[in-house]
Amino acid sequence: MNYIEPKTHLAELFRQAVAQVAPDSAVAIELDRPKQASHGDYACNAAMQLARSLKKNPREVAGQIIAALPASERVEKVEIAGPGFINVFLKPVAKQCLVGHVLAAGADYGRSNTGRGEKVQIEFVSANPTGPMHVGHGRGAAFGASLANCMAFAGFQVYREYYVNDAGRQMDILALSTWLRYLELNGEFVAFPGNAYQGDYVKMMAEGIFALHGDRYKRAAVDVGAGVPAAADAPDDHLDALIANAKRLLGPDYDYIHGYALEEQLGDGRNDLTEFGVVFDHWFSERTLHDAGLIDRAVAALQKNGHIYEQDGALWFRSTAFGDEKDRVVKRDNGIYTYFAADIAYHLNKFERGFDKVIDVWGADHHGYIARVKGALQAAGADPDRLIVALVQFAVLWEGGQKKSMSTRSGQYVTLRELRGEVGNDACRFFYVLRKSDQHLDFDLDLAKSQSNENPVYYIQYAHARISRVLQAWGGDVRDLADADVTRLEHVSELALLNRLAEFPEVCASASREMAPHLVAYYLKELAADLHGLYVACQFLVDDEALKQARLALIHATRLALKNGLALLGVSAPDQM
RNA sequence: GCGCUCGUAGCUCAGCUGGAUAGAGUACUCGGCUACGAACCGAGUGGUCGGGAGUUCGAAUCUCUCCGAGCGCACCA
Repeated sequence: MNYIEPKTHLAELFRQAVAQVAPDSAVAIELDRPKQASHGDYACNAAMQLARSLKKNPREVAGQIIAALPASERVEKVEIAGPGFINVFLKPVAKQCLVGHVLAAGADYGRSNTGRGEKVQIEFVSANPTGPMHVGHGRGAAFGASLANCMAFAGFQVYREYYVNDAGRQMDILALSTWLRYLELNGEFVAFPGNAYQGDYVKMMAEGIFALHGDRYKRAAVDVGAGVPAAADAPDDHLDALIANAKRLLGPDYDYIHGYALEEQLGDGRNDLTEFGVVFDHWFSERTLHDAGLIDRAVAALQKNGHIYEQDGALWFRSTAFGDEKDRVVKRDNGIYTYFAADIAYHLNKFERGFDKVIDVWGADHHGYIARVKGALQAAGADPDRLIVALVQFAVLWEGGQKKSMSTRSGQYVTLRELRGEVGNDACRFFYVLRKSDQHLDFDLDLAKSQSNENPVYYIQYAHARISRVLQAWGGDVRDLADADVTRLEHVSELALLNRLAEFPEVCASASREMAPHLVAYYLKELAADLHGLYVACQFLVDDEALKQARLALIHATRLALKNGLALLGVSAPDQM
């Protein structure tokens, strides 16, 4: 028998039956998988939904629907239960034939076309290139990458992008920090500001420049500190004055320092993410927005629609007209565009590039920013509903019962690289997506590091490895398993595994639709549990040749689903551990 | 003060668009390897789904309200 997804098949049967019983009704046919096996394989609640409009008892309506249900060779029996559920029991063969389907689909098992080829851009991480990635960025990276994989698997055309904030004040602060450290190497000591970047990586960049160019960028400390207000009174003014002096004293050389620091940090982040299995189709430079005049154009578009006014020498966007609590500055009184203005231009540019849907993965602290950006898009004549913001809550690292706090500026943080080194990429990727994104994540270092049965990622990988070992011990060609007589799969553990296996495509589609890759992680734990259960209940390498083939075909199919699912999460599927 | 997110077993968390007796891991108490890897499996203990009200055949899920937690309310990015 050819495999047909039972849900699709049954939904069609019910649709025909309901059309007879209640021709005018427009209820959507819903089929659930009951939690209890005694409630059958699928349950339909249509009778209860129709009872009111038909003014009949739900159980009576259920009886009529069942009577009108077309016959199917895949259905064992149908019964009325509880307040009016219609429970459907499938014939075993309708489940067993799934095995052949999975083996034929291979790496594509679980793939769907719910995305219909829609072009989606997912922008994620987008951390300022002012220091190493830390564990906070890791969650956005793991989430974004897994979401992108899930959506691609669900039939979307996915484009992964990283927005590089290479134009703002933070980059100037990094350039200044690097230069001050460089001056120290040259014997010129300027008090290092407390609000500059403190990390050792800044010193390493300074040493790098010194090794390449000696004292070429050396300037006298007295000149660097000339006319700078005291740090204690006005730390920000102090920093800005130092930056201004640096630009003046270095002239064109400032661009070199700035560019060096940018390239170093960007390269470091790219390597880090690549090792983490997180790759992008494009790294979009904020600077190019300025250089290409796209910000001028975006602001002009707002202005043309009458949403810009001038006050106190600055240009303001009337975002209160779009639900924001306060109007926002887009161009400061010093003539420099705000980050917000660049972001408007960036998002308009995303739409101009032809994406049907644009997803931003942001840290939860940016939630207040959503209304502003959407308002600006609307004001500029774009459809704000095409922008979807996925907020990811913070990850908090725990070790030995202690919370580890972090701050980029002070240089006190656990880097993503350190975390990966300690717990490994697989456990890291898995733990990051194990919670739904709007839930705070307690990242338990001790648990992630434990190479024991307590660690869920090993539980799943072990299931995969176990299957591989059995197939190795068997020694045959897995391609021959496609011909196995799957009707021999009758054991309760085998049927349970078949049911679970059949859910995989739905899970993948849900993970994409709800932007919830954690659904895949939870599913894989259950799939692994069913496999382990079967492993203990039944022996695979038995003397009965037909039964052996059938069981091997089943676990081979299971291994494919495990591998496909783990791949969505960026976790490896080892053949031995 | 206003806004966003959250509150489920001792702990960490799932629970899909409202469905039947609310689940898993962990911890605790028992039990299972001369079979393909015990990094595994099985059984038990453990709940006023933060409190209250509403919507309906039916609510952990939707609405309102109160309590509590995190985050945000810049001419920063």
